Amino acid sequence: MSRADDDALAQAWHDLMGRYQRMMCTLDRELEQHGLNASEFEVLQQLHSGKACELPMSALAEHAHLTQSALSRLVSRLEKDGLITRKTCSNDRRAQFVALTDEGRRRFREAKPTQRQVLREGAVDCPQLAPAATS
Amino acid sequence: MSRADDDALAQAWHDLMGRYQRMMCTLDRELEQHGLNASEFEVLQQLHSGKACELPMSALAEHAHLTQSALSRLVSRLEKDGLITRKTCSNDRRAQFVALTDEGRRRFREAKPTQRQVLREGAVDCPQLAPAATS
DNA sequence: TTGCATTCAATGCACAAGCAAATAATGCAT
DNA sequence: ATGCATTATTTGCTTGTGCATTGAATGCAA
Repeated sequence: MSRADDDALAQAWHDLMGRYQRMMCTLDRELEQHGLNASEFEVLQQLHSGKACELPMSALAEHAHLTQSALSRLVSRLEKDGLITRKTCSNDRRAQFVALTDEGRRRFREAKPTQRQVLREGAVDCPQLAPAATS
Repeated sequence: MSRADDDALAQAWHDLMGRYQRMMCTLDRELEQHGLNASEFEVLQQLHSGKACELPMSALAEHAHLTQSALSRLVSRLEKDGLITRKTCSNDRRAQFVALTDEGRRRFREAKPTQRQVLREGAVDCPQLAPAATS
């Protein structure tokens, strides 16, 4: 791969950084009115969409693109807010099961349209998201 | 736009988050051996590639996808590290001109192959970057 | 000139993140 | 049963970020 290709790749990465940061920032700012940030929303979404309304931390970690320590604290925050509950697994007492509370479900449903709208607006100048949006 | 499209968009965004975070994380980890993080690298790159080796903060801010305050601190860090110098503009003493030092130029050249390699490796499973990479 | 709105940058503050170490529960080998 | 490596999660610590505020320099109007 040539240096020119490398530079093009660097440019593409640079652009992606910009679009991502802008989107993430907008998302955080808009979701704030629901008392959530983008990562917290993703976790609630995972819990909400799952057939099982109850997931182990490990499953959430995989989904949230966070380190396990960041996820642990995120879950603590949501728990303190009353949006989810932690329950120690009876089979393996190291593991924790996380479940949405009614309030959590309510909050997610409330925030979802906001998130979707930000995505739609942002997707306009974000080719990375366009393909999926135009399907 | 239908709810199904919205959900597809949300999925695309979710995937993008994952790829971005992974790439960013790897980049930060690998660049650490050069005493830089991804944002700092981007700023050095901007200074290095510019014809003028001297840019106002405002120009850097535009490029770095950071808030002005984050950029201010980033520049402070690089200055403390001796990679750049700040110089008050003589025409408008509010503005600061930032320039690479020799050490900064050296450091950037040293870090660049590392960054490019991470990008190449990451681009493999990151369709967002592929188009530019295959041009 | 004086006053005032504007602009550029720096700073106080709070917070979320990563890394590394600690804690705790398991499972397995002896 | 005992010791030990492994796995799941939490916690201490440091750092980079955003937002809001402040400080400083500028330009313009009266």
